[in-house]
Amino acid sequence: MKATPLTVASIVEAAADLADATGFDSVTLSAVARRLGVRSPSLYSHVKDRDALLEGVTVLALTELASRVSVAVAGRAERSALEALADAHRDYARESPGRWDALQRPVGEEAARSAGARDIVALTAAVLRGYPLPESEHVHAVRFIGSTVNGYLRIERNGGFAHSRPSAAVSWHRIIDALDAALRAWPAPSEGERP
Amino acid sequence: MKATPLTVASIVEAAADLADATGFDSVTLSAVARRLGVRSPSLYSHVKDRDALLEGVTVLALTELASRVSVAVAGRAERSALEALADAHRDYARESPGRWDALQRPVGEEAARSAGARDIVALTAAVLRGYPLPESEHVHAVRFIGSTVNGYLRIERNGGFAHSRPSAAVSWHRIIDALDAALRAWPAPSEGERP
DNA sequence: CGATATACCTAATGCTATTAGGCTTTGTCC
DNA sequence: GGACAAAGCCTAATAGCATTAGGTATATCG
Repeated sequence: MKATPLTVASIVEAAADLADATGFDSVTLSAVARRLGVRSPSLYSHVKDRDALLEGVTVLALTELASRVSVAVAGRAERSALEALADAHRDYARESPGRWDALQRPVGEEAARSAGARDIVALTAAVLRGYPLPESEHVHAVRFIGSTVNGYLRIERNGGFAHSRPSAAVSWHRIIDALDAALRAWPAPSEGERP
Repeated sequence: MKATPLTVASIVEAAADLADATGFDSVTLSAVARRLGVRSPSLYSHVKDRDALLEGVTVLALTELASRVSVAVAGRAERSALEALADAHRDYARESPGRWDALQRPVGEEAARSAGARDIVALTAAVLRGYPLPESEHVHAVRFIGSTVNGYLRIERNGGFAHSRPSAAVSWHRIIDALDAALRAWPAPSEGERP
């Protein structure tokens, strides 16, 4: 009867697909079970609880995003690499809105230690190579880029730009320009700011 | 018997307090009703549904944040104003985590049109006065600042910086420095980027 | 062939949002 | 002052959700 037996991976994938299709908040164990043609208690043999399932979607999204970023920035440097990194994030957020939302939740142990998370940080740091920043400033610059890109996409997604002109699309390039400018003009740390 | 009769304002405030105390997701009509010493169906006379209640908390948070930012940036300019604006956001996020979470949800009509939202945008634009940006670039710069500040605080809050060194506190000042640098070195729009 | 483990199932509990309709208190109009 | 009406709260009921407990069939292994 069972065409495919349930596995953690298939459950997480179904949850991610459901998130993309009907919104992250609609990812309930019931809905995922329905989609898999199974009763919800059956999922508990494979997944600890709902929170663990959502964490699984987060890890999946991190992995997928890392892969896209990796391809995007390969063979590029400086502004071109920065733009590719940002656009990879934006494309992912657009194409997989539910998976993207999974990235915007408190990170658990598993997600924090995941290869995807590590890779994204490493790839962001790699983009900095072309810029005149001392190694000691890389952490801060990575956080800066991450904050701006994520912050922008989140506000755009939440409709924060929808009620004002010009459209968010126009600002996107200006924001990347500004990031590029900030990295070129990266300020020297003052007295109390050195770690 | 009724010390204070139920009002929309008292319900929204109770919801906001509950969000700060036990997390935004724990703001259920049941819990709010309990806190008010009332049965949950009674709330429906004042509030359309749970979503409207949460939207109310968002509007409240926007109002409070606008007020704080307003006080913070008064009498300051340039980097000092920028830092005050960012710190006002950060302080609010710390002191009222639940209310702050209310700011991170899809904005409804009411929140988008609220005075608080408008004020925060206006105050952010005011910070730009000291910087050499043409008026036409202000929209983009406001979005840039908003994205970075919100993005940083969100990642910090979600624990995204918790697993790496140095602590998030150190980066915060570097991020403000970087924002300041970006505004000073604001790039001229290229061909296709002019609205 | 029988024992065991796997992988699903049904049943049950307790939480939530939400709707429908009742009761009690309070103010209002004559 | 008294009848009336409207607030403003209540109880009752439905339906969906997460989660636990325990049953059953199928396939594996000795």
